[in-house]
Amino acid sequence: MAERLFDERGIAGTSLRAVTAKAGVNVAAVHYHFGSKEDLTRAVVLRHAGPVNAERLRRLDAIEAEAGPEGPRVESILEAFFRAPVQLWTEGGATGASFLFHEPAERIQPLVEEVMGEMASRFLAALVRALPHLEPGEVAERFQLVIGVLIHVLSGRMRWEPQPIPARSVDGRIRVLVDTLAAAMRAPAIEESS
Amino acid sequence: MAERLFDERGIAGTSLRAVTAKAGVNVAAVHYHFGSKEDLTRAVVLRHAGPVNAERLRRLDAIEAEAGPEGPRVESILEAFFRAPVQLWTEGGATGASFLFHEPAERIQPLVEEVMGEMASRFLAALVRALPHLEPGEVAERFQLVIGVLIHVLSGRMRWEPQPIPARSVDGRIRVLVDTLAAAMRAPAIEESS
DNA sequence: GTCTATAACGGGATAGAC
DNA sequence: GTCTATCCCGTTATAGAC
Repeated sequence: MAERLFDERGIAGTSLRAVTAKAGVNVAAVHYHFGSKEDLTRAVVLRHAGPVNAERLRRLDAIEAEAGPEGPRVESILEAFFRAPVQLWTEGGATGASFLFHEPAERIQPLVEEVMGEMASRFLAALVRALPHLEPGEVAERFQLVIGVLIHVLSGRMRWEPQPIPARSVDGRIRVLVDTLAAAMRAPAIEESS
Repeated sequence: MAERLFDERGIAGTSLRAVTAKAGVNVAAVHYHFGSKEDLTRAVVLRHAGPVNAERLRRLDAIEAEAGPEGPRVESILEAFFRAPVQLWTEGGATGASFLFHEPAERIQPLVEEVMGEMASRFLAALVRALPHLEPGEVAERFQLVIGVLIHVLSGRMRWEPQPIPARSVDGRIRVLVDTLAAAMRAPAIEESS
C-alpha cells in the first residue's frame, strides 16, 4: 500500500499516519514491525524492486541462453529490461520502486546501488557485448539515458496537454521504448573534437 | 540560493529555516516578501526557468531563421533544447528549475505547464516539421522521452560506480545527447500489430 | 502484538516591537 | 522592512495498558 503513497506524494511528503490509515492499523505498529520510517521505506523498496529485478534477470537469462555466441541483440536486451516494470505500471499503477528515483539523490544512492546494482551490471555487460563499436564507458553513459527514460515513463508525467500522445497497449509502449532507444544505443561513437 | 537546497533535498525536504539560514535572513522575511512557502517555490521556479527557456527559444529562433523552407534538422532542434540547461548545470550545478520534476506530479503539474508549456510547444512544432514520417502524437511521445533523459541528466544521478562514464566537455555531453536522441527520434514509426 | 496516550521535536505561519 | 517571540499544528517515536 505504502508504495502508492510514495509514488503520489514522495517519501518526505508521506506521513506514517497516512500509511497506517490506508492500511487500517496504528502508527505504533509500524515502529514495532519496522523500527522507523526509514526502515519501512527500505523494506517497501526491497519488497517491490526484488521481484521486478528478478523477472528482468530471468528474461535476460532466457535471451542469453537462446542467443548465439555473439550474444543477444540490443533490442532483446532492452525489452528484457523494460517489460516487467512497464507491464506492472500499465496494468496496476504499481511501479516496483520507481519512486526512489525522485527522492534526493544523496539520501538514497546507497539503497539504489544495493537493490539495483547487480541487475544493472548484468544488463550493462550484455549491452557492452552487443555494442562492440562503443567503449564500455560509452555504453554505460547511454544506458544511463535509457534509465532516465524509464524513470520518466514510470513517473506518470508523460502527458502532453495540447498534443495527446497515442494510446498504446503494453506491447506497443514497450516497442516504442525498445525501438527508439535501440537506435540511440546504436548511434556512432561520439569523438570529442575539443 | 534556495534552488540548490531544492535540488539537494527536494522541496518537501527543505525547510524555510534552512533557506533563510543560508540566506542570512529570518524566517519572517520570507513570509513578508513571498507570503508562503508555496509562493516562494513558485517565485524560485519562475526566476530560474525563465532565462533558461528564453535562451532555448532564442536558439530555436536562430536556427529556424537560417534554415530553408523545410525547417531545421532534428539535431539542431535538440541542441537548442539541451544547450542552455546542460551548460548551466555543468558549469555551476545550477539547473534552472529541474528540481520541479522530482516533486509529486499532481502537485506541480499546473506550474510545469505554466512555465514550460509555451517553450515545449514551440519545440514540439519544430520537431513535428522535421519528422514528417511520424504523426504529431508520435513526435510528442518521443519528445517526452527526450525530456525524461534531460531530467535524469540534470538530476546528477548519472553515475556508474563499477563502470565510470567518460569525462566530457560541455560540448561533448551535448553531442552525446543530441546524436543519440536524434537517432531515437528518427527511428521508424511503430505500428501496433495487436 | 496491537492499541491509547503522550512525549519530544520541527514545521509553517503570525503578531508585534523596533 | 526586518527582527524576536510565539502560536499551533503535524510529525516521528516511545511508554505502557491490555
